[in-house]
Formats: sequence, structure tokens, C-alpha cells
Amino acid sequence: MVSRHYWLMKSEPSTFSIDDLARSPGQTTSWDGVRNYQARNFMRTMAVGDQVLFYHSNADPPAVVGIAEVVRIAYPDSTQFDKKDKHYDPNSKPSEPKWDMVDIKYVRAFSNPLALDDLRRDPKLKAMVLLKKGSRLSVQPVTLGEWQHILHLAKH
DNA sequence: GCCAACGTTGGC
DNA sequence: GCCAACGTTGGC
Repeated sequence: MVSRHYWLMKSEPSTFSIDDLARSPGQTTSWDGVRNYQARNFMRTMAVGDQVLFYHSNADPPAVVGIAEVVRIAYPDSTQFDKKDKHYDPNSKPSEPKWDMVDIKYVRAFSNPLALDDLRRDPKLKAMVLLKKGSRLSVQPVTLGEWQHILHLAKH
């Protein structure tokens, strides 16, 4: 069996929510705008079929709200060359793009979103990157154990 | 809106 | 290569 990898990706719902993803053409979107090297490097290791926890940050409450999956591996983020884009990077050359994006596709939204507060209280999730103090990574790895436990929680 | 934590930039 | 200043993230 092919081993999948698991991830968590953050988005502010006021900018792009899981409902926006579900309504996107083909229920798919390109994850542009990542401007952090660590997050970019994680995206570069993603494979088609990798599973993603969709997280709403700056939300009330902040929560894991559903699942998406990777449908296209990392390729240059076009917004880095667009002067009018908020994420324009004058230091990036088309011959040597600094920033990548992946495409993700909607899988499902949880009927009961898992609030950050509840995740924090769960001893099984103590080691989650999301819950580490000061952690701001917008793209982060999730272990198989964490993934399975979160899916289990989402059923209740 | 506040602010702690973190990442990046640039002067030296 | 250090580190102060600045900008951003994101919970509260």
C-alpha cells in the first residue's frame, strides 16, 4: 500500500473558507500566497493523494473544519510575479521562482468542527505542531496517529 | 484591537 | 555573523 502523508493547512475563513473550497470550480483551488520557507518546503514534499486537515485560523472559534486532499504537487506560485498581488515578491525571478503552491481538492466538511480549545485538552494530541506554543506555521505535518484520532473525534 | 511569538531584513 | 528594528501571525 502506498503510504500517504498527512498535513494541516490554515486559512482565515474571511479570506478563504472550507465552504469556498467546496464551491470552487472542480472543488479545487491552488494554495497560493505561502511566503514562509518552512511551509513551502513542506508543500514541496507533498504527493498527490496526501490528506489535509483544513483549519480555520482567526476564526470564532479557531477549528479544524474538514478534509481536503492534494491533487497537484508543488509548482511555482504565480502570485509572486504579479505586482498587483498582495503576495508579490520583487526578489523572485521567473527563471528561479522562490515560492510554490499545490492544488487541493475538497473532500468533506465536518458536521462538528473541532475547536482548537478542545484539541488542546486532548492528551492524545499533545505533540501536534498546531498546539505548540508560538507555532504559526500555516502548512504543517500531522502524524498518522493524530490524523486517525482527529477523524475519530470528528464522528462525535 | 492587543500583543506575544516568530521570521526577515539590513546596518554594522 | 550579530542583533535591533520591523512586519506578520493568530489566539484571545
